[in-house]
Order: sequence, then C-alpha cells, then structure tokens
Amino acid sequence: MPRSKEQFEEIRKKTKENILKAALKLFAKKGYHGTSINDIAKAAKISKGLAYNYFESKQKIIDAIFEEYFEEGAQFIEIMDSIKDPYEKLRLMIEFTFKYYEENEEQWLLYASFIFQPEVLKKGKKLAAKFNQKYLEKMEEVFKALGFKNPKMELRFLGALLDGVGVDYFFDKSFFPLNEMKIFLLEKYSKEEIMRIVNSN
Amino acid sequence: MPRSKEQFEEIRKKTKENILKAALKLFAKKGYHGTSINDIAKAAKISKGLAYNYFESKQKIIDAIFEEYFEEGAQFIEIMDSIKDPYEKLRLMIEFTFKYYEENEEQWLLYASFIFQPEVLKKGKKLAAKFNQKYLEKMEEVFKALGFKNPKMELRFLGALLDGVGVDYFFDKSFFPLNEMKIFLLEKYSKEEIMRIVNSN
Amino acid sequence: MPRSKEQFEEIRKKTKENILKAALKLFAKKGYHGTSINDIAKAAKISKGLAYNYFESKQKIIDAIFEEYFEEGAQFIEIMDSIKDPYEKLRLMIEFTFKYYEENEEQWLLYASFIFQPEVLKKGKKLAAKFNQKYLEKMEEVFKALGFKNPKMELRFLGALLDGVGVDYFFDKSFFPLNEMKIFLLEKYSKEEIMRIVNSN
Amino acid sequence: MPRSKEQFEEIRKKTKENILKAALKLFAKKGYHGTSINDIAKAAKISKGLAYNYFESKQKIIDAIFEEYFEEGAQFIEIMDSIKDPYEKLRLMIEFTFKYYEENEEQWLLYASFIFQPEVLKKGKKLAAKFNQKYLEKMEEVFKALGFKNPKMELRFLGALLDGVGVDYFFDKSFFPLNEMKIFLLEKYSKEEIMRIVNSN
DNA sequence: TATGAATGAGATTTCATTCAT
DNA sequence: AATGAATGAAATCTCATTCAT
Repeated sequence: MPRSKEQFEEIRKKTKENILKAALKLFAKKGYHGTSINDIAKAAKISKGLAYNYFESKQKIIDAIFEEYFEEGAQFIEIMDSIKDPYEKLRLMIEFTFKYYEENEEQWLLYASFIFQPEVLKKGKKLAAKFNQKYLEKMEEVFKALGFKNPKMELRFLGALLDGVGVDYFFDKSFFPLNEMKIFLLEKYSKEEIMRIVNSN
Repeated sequence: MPRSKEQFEEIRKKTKENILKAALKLFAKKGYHGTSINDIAKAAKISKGLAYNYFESKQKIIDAIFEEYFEEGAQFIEIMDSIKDPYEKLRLMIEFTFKYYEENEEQWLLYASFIFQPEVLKKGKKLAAKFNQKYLEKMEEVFKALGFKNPKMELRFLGALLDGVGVDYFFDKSFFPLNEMKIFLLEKYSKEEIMRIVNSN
Repeated sequence: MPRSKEQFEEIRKKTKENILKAALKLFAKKGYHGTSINDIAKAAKISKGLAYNYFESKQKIIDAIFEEYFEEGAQFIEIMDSIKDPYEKLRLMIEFTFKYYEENEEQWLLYASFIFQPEVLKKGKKLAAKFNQKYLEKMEEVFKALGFKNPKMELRFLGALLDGVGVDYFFDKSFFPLNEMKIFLLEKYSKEEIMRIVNSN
Repeated sequence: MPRSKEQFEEIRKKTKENILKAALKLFAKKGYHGTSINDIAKAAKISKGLAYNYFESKQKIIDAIFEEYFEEGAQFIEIMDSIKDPYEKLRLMIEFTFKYYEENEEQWLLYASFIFQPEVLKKGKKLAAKFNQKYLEKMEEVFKALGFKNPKMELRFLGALLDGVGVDYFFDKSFFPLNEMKIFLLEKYSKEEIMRIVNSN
C-alpha cells in the first residue's frame, strides 16, 4: 500500500528544507561556485540524484534560498506596517537589524557576497532592488513624521550605517562590539535625542 | 639586435599589469569561479599559455590583485600619517573613501564580494584584517584628539557608516545620492559641528 | 469482496496494454533512449514503480512491442496462406502494405528507426530477419506461379518498392501521394498487366 | 616559438575530421544516444576534453555529420545539372545511388535511422526535406523529357524503389543481391526499354 | 616569449532501477 | 497492486593546467 498524499508531501517538505539548510550553510562558507551538488548532498545526507528530484538545478537551489530571504523581508515590512508610532518604528528598524545579524549569520553572509555579483544571481538582485525600494519609501514617511529637516538623507544615513555595521561585524565578529554598538545607536536614535536634534534646527 | 634587459622587464611589467587589469574587470563582474583563465587571456589579448608564464595559477592572479589593493591602503595610511591636524585627518578619511568609491568601482566590488567568503580567499582576508586593525588603531588616536567622549564607538560608527555607503551605493549606483551624501557627511563631521558636539557634553 | 482471479487478470492485461501503447507512442516520437520510464509511466497514468511490476526493465517493454509487431506479421502470413490465387495474393501484398502504412504509423516508424541500429535491438533484428526470410520464400513461390521470367528479382523489386514507399511516405506524409501511388501500383500489378508482361517475354 | 597559423589550422582540420569519422562509425552502429562522448573520444584516441574543444556539444557533432552529408548531396545535384541527356541523367541517378550504398554504408545507416526520429534531429530533417524537394523537382523535369505519361508518379516510383533497395540491402547485406539488382534496374530503365514503354502508350 | 592544442579531474545532470510503505 | 522517494552509475560538459612547437 502506498503512502498517502499527505505522507508524501510531508516527506518532500522535510527533505526540501533539509537540502536548503545544507546548501545555505555551504554557500555561505564556500560560495556558490565553490560548493558542488555533491557537497550539498553529502551535507544533507542524501544522494546527488535525490537533490535533483527536488531542485532541477543548482541555480534553483540558490533561487529558493533567496526567495525565502525576501519572504522574511516581506514579513518584516508587515510588522513595521502594524506599528504606528514613528519613534517605535525607528527603534524597531534598529533592533530588528541587530537581531537579524545575531540570528541569521549565514543568510546575511550569502546575501552580502552575492549582491555584488549581479551576473551570478540576476533574479536575486532584482528581488533585492524591489524590496529595498519599497522599504526605503516606507521608512522615508517615518523620517518625515519624526520631523527631520532632511528626512531622505537622514534615512540614507541610518540605512548605510546599519548595513555597514553588518559588514564590519561579519568581517570579524570577535573584534566588533556588536552589542555596544546597538546600545550606542539606540541612544543616538532615542526619542529624547531625536526631539533634541529636530528642535535645535 | 636583442632587446636590453630593461626593455624586457618593461614588457613583462606591462603584460603583467595588463593581465591584472583584465582579471580585475572580469572577477568583479562574474566572480572568481565564474571567470576562466581563458576569459582573462582573451580580455588581455594574450594566449592562455602566456598567462601562466606570468602567474603560476589563477589563485596567484587574484592574490596579486589583493596585494595591490592593500598596497594602496598602505599608501593611504602613509598619507594620513603625514597630516597632523585631526580635523583635517577626519575630513581626509571621508573624502578619500568617497573618492575611492568613485574611481575604483571594480576593486571595491571584488573586495566586497570576496571578503565574505573567507574560504575562497584566506590570504586576502588576513591581509584585510591586518590592515583594518592598524587603520582603526591610528584613527582611534585621531578621534581621541578630537575630544569625543566615546572615541572608540564614534570611530566604529563612522567606519560602519562609510562602509555602508559603499554597499548602498554599489548596490544601485543610479539610485544612491553619493555626492549629496558626501556633502551631508562633511557637514556632519565639520570642525564646527564636532566642536559643538564635543563641547555640549 | 475480493476480486476474482479473472478480474485481476483482466486488469493486468489492460494495464499492460496501456503501458505498451504509451511506450510505443513515445518511442516512435522521441526514440528509445530519448524516452524515460518516467515519461512512459506518466503517459500511461501510472507510477514508475507499477511499470516495473509489469515489465522487469525498459528493454523488456520494447521487446514486447516488437513481439507484438511480428505476431501481426505472422497473422498476415497466415492470411496469405489461406488464399490460393496468386494474382489475389499479389494484390493483397500491395493492399496490406498500404493499409499498414495508413493505420500503424507509430509501429512502422519505430520499426524503421530501430532496424538500422542492430546493437540497440539485437532480438528485434533477429525476429525481423526470420520473418523476412519466410515471407520472401513464400512470395517467391507466388511470383513463380505468376510466370515471371526472373521471379526472385521481380519479388525483390516489388519488396524494395513497397519498403521505399513507406520510407518516402513517412518522411513527409503531407508531401507524398500515398493513395495515388497505391492506385498506380495496383494498376501496374493488375492481372491484365502481369499477363501482358509475362506473355511478351 | 609557437606554431604558425597554418600549422594550427592543419591540426584543427585533421583532429576535427578524426572526431567526425569516429563519431560517424559509432553513431551508425550504436545510435546517437547509445554512443557517449567518451566512446567517441576513445575511438578517436583523444581526451574527452579535446572533443569539446572542437565541438561544443554532442549535438553539434551529429549536426556536422549531417551537414557533410547534404554537402555531398548538393555536389551530386551539381553533377546532374552538368549533364544534358535525360537518359544519361536517369542512368546516373540509379548508378550513383548504388555507388553510394556500396561506399557510404555508415552515412546511409545513420541517415536512415535518424530520419524517422525528427525530435532527435530537427535540423537534419529540415535539411533533408529541402534537399529532397529540390531533387524531386529537378528529376521531374527529366522524367517529363523522357516522355513518361505520368512523370510525377513514375519518378516517385523510382525514388521509392531506390530508397527501398537501400533499406533491404542494409537490412541484411549478405542476403540482398545488390549488384544483380543494379543490373536489373539499369535494364528496366535503359534507353531502349523506356522508349518502348513510352511509345506503347 | 608565445601559442593554442591537449589532458584529466571534477562538476552538473539524467535516469533505470530499487525500496519502504 | 500501487506510489513516488531514493539510489548510484554513467552521461554531458567545464576548465585549470601542461605540453609540444
């Protein structure tokens, strides 16, 4: 008697996730080209052939990883939308970023290393650009609401800052004071400080 | 008439530079693994065999590129050392960074895409870490001299910011207001502004 | 209530026929190697595993198809045997061939494409050679009875002609005047014409 | 000192021809899918890699073989064009066909086995159809000039006959009386015989 | 110095067949 | 009887490196 449809789906889902997890780890460490399907299969403890039962090519594996990445991004935007207070939004933007760095090292490394090689991952670049634009638009509204004189540039400033924190942190994790930096930033962007800056103009 | 030793060396140097230039362009665009020796040879308009006459492996080519990169870095530190005024040093740090982004796109892209894949370029990573540490130490002295309350974090802050500007700019050059950002930053880190901040503590 | 033995056998027979039909279609269109077991299973709307319940290998499927092919051939010879008049036999040889071309395209295409690759289908080749020889022997008797001066060559002539009609017809069905050719041949090989030729010698 | 351009071209030409010859032999015997690049490389006594230096894919190898095949066909048409006497043209059509069967077994087998699997070789099929049409057009003029009552069908008749001779001959070379058939046909299509037929209408 | 033919190891991919349920 | 996940061998193809000239 064959397995039921549900059982098959369960198996597929698990194995798929298993492959993606193994692939993410390896891609992040050794790069896309530096990781072979063989490597992935071994790490996932399956045969090479089975990997192709789930993803029709190596490219499709990395595509799936990036899709998941931006699905998480979309979720983050939804959370942001649900919050009304701009000071709170600002705080969340900072805290979420640091949380992401702490919990999603591999994802971030992969993202970072690929984003600068658009020929390697055209699809990912497009997704990223789209997400980025949407995010910036939404945050610009927040910065306007906060009363900044030059909200666009202030947003770009903070955006670059947070990205750079990721770069510097992952460049040498043991050397970069991530937590200290979070406190430092939350202080600089606290409600009191912002009001002080805005009113001093 | 045989060429003189000098002429030979001149030719070798030029060909070498030619190969490195072609390789840099391709690596930056298509990645290390995505670029074949054949691609490089074609771009440099030489034969594959000749490339091996100059570099004993593909790895050595990328190593040479990174060496050049950090030689430039060392030169920058020398320039910084020659300047005494801390306000001027700070201004130079910012201006030099923006200048580099504008003039050395490929170098930066290559650097950025490799730095997050340590297994791909162990040697480069080490060089970078060494340079970085030295640079931060020197700059911390500057930030102390400027009178910042928390010079270490303020330096980290500016460092992250400048790195993030690179990330955001190269992510989508047409979309990022690079020049506006430079002016914005030079304003924020002008002598007047710094003195104001420092004195308000 | 369990099914009876007869019902089971009925199901098996139908499924088997179903698989063979699907396989024939695909083999004819995409070739033996170009058709996967998966393709066949999908076309037959069963699972891969079930196909192996019926045929122990892909090879056995094509073997079964060829067996059926030559069973039909044997039936044809039986029909021929039951007819006594040589003029009628000749007419039947021609008409049957054209009928076969019109009704069994896939069978013929498969046969034609395989027969010239003996290494691919040794068993089929042998069966074909055996059938062929038997057929020629029987037909030679007919041609002798018709009074041809050189019955062997006349038979070879007509045999080649009919094979060639198949080749030319299937090469481009819309371009070849199959029906016209049938009429043309039946005329050339009519009783009157044959008597005329035979008597003119 | 590198080889001269001419030397390189000479090498390429020879190796290319070498590969094509080995491939033709194997394809004819074992079929396209039944022959691996490895097989070809071994037969040509080169490495797999080198095969790809000359042909970018297995498909391109078979394409090249078919191209050569139809180039020869074009040459044949040219020869035919240079002859004016229709009786002579007819004789040549027959003699050339038999000559081809005798001297180009592998080419013909390959052609025959592929022509019925259009999905395997779309390009070849197109080339063949084009050649065929052109050839038939030209020959129809010949058959008209010979005075046949139904030139189109008579041409189709002879065309099918010659194709069928190929089929039957290659099906079992030791069994088919090729030379006898040639004499038989040249007799049937001799000037005297044709004039007799044409005038008896 | 210079060329590109040639190699061979290893990568991606396919698929007949087996297996657990 | 029936399913499709899983395997593994073999196929196609790539490319850094070497070699003959």
